Amino acid sequence: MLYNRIALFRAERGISRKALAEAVGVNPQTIGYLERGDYKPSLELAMKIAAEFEVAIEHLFSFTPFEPVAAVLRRAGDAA
Amino acid sequence: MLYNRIALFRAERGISRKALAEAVGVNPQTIGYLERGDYKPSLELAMKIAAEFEVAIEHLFSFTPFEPVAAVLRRAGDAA
DNA sequence: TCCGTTTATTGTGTAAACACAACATATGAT
DNA sequence: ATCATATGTTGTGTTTACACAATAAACGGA
Repeated sequence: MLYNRIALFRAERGISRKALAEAVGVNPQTIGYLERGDYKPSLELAMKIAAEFEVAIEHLFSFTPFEPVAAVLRRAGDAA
Repeated sequence: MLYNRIALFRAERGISRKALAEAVGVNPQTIGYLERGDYKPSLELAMKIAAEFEVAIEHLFSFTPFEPVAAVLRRAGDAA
């Protein structure tokens, strides 16, 4: 299993799977498959999605579950 | 074309393709194919190799050619 | 109510990333 | 000279990440 934050970043930016798919040049279903972990992306696609969201690949895909955003916020000392 | 620094890091650590292949769980030929750019790795394999070398994926794979190490050293202000 | 958008699901087809085997070549050590 | 190691090349087979099409369900807006 490969975990990812695609849906998270997509939600934050308010873009649909279709829009993300077009931005990175794949089929909309492919984004869906990735989000539910049905299959693992190529490095190429992973890099394109990371570039689209302007995050490091390591922050987008992980073999261990991602820390909840709430925990990251606390760890970052975010008051707001 | 996808550029990579696999051979570079392998040379620096003095390990063979066979040894790297065993460390990341693939066939030795697969490392060879990757090094010459004959094919592009899966995200999974890319992450394993990056972990093995303890570098970020972005420092290991790139769609644009890598800056020569000499240039990086100068940019880093490395005297030695 | 009807309609557009988003998302899920299922099916079929293809290209490419792998595994594995065999063989050639070069080099370095003994 | 011989042997082990590293690398390159070629070939065959399998798995899976993709493309694409069709359909259904849920939701919000006009």
